[in-house]
Amino acid sequence: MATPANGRGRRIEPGKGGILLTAIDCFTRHGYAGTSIDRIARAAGVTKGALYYHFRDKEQLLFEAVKERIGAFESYVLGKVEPIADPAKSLRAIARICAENAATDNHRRFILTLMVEALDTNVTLSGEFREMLRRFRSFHRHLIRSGQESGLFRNDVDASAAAETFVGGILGAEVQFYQDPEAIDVRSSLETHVDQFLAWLTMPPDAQRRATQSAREV
Amino acid sequence: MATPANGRGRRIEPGKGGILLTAIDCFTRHGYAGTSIDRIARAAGVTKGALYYHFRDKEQLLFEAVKERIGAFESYVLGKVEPIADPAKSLRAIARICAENAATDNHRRFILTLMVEALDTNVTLSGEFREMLRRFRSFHRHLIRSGQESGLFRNDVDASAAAETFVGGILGAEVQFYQDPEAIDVRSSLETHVDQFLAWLTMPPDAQRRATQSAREV
DNA sequence: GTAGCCATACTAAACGTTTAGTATCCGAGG
DNA sequence: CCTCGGATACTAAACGTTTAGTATGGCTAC
Repeated sequence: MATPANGRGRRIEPGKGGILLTAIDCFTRHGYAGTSIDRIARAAGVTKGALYYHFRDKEQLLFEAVKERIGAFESYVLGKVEPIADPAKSLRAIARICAENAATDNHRRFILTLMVEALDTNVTLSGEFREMLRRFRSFHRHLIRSGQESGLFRNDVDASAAAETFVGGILGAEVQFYQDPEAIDVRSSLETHVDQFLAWLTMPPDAQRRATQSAREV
Repeated sequence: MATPANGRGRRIEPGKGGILLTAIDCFTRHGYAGTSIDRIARAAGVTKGALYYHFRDKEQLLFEAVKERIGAFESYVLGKVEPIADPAKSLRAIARICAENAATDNHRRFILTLMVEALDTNVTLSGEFREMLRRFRSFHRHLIRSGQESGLFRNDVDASAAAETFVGGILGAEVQFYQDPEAIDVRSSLETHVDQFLAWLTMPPDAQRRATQSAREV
């Protein structure tokens, strides 16, 4: 073969970029603490020294990997969703992007894994993830609010709360899929999630009260 | 002080049980790979010798911790939900249990953390988590189906798909809360999730088609 | 005294990081 | 055209520390 490949099929790209891609791959699978510098180096087809030539230490490698992934995802979503005028279609587009992303490469699993691990072990990194999630919710909030102002969505729901549940549904579907890809079809699961969410947002305001009030009392 | 306490306030219980509780605490915060045997021992107020007296190795300690947590959560949910007759109230009760659990102790964060970490690093443990999630979804599926049979819920939605989105919403709300407890009120967030879910399940079947079909085409 | 419970003291391996040295390329000077 | 000098991108080996795990000794309750 002309270009060497590592054990999991991805071609080994040389240089700093290749090391970063390999590091993302390793961090996704084994976490930060579970990934040794040696493992990354071996998987990238270089030695440890090459890593320390391009990155100050293991933590900086992690930072650059995280920033790369967050930036790539956000710019991708923005590029795909911004031209869409209909808020409902925008929401569905986001869900589809996440589903596709989860099903093919596992770039979003990288974010989830490192996010959970960083919670108590890396304050600054955890702050990065927190800001990312806040931007994500804010983006949805604006979509929902614009839908409300144009009369597409009902006005008696809080856009912030709605954004929380929508983002939560995406995250939860991903978690379930990563854990059990054979039982969970993340695409159809998220499609149902969007259906349900839009049905709730477009139903007449008085129809819900009748339905849920009965179960509300403790 | 009569009873000694570790740095984070929890009382140090002696013996195997205390070690197990401390281990759960450490694994939750630092993950499995990020937690050393010494750290657990120090936090539990013992030395490594005590750990290796009660547990064969680090992995067995992890297994027992996971089994303990899964078992405790499932039996708690079952005990609380089983006496409830109304499926809608049962669903709300489960969501409230999870919210309370996430907000007070972080026993469910332990499960989430280890679940994500075990995905590619521990096949048998990951299988344990997979079975747990399957049981959880199955439990919801039966609740939903019983609601459909009694005419409470509409019949034109797949109970399995509905269970997926409901469980997903719970998991996603938890993830967002762990990441940003100041911005996310997990209790009200899950309350909205249940409202939305029940509104969707109890709305007239033809009302949704009108609402969502417009955004469905790509 | 003996069995249960744990502390102490250790080993071998793995870890992140540093260092010294090498191969390869590239533009400038003769 | 050749070659010299330096920058770039690494390799190989070593360092000190931390890790999981073990072997052994001792105290306490029965």
